[in-house]
Amino acid sequence: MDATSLEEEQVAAAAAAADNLDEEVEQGEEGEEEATPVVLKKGPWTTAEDALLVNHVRQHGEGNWNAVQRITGLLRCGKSCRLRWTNHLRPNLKKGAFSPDEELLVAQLHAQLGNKWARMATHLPGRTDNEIKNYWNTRAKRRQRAGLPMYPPEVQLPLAITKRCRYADFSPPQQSAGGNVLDATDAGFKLHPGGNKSEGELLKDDDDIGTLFDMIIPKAFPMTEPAPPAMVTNHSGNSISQHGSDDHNVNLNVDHLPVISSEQDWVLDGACQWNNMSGIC
DNA sequence: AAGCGTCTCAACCGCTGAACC
DNA sequence: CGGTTCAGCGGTTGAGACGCT
Repeated sequence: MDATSLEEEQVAAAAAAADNLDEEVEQGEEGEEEATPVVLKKGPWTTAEDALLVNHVRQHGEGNWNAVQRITGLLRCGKSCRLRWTNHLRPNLKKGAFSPDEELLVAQLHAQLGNKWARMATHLPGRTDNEIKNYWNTRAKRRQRAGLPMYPPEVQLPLAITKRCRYADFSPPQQSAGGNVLDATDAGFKLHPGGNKSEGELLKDDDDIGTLFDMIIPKAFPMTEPAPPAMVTNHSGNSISQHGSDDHNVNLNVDHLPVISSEQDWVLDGACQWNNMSGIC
């Protein structure tokens, strides 16, 4: 069902629903003390409730959610109404599985923003913060269980480089048993284990970090607004803001990210975008 | 077919910050 | 300036769906 027909159906149902609900409310109020607080409903929304809410928003616009109950008689709290509207009823919502492009964008955004689902949602038209959160948590859990890194290489590599370049002074990176080499040849960098001073000098200031991201991350997903800098946690657990913005401090602990050992784990294919292990991503 | 475990996602809860009085 | 209300955010929960044995 497309958005238009859904809306039409909702509006059509609204009138009937409103009548029914009015009756219910009246019956509920009958014989009650005036001071008795309205018992608000919880749990899944019915089509009738949806229709009422849609109708209300059409008439009064979004916002003032606490007035919805008063005006429509809908037995839901404002919070619940706002959530229902935002996540399910508002127009132009995109439902269904995330596309490969969206998956990669979510990973990229998560790497930059951390668990700022609402901010991430602003970059994914039609997707809600709740949807993104659910998507990410589900896959994160799955990947964690499978022992796979959280991020695809396009996202993970800049993070790893950033971490090793900038925070070598705080705590020298541990060289993995395999003696891994971060090879960002596409970006013109080649880093070797050890985190020595020359590595740290590769990226001297904050702008270089952003530049590195720009160089490595594909341009397929232009940001509608510049993403705030991530706050990276060093090995001691101290947070260091990359740009010093108080407004959007994002705690992004990259310590759990394993150093990329091979590209083998990240072969892109249709069924599983981030690796070659079916059913994991 | 039944039982069980896992997954998904809608909805709720608690908290925070902004706006207003 | 403190209290209250409201909107929004992120974390968590629980019911139903699904898959496996």
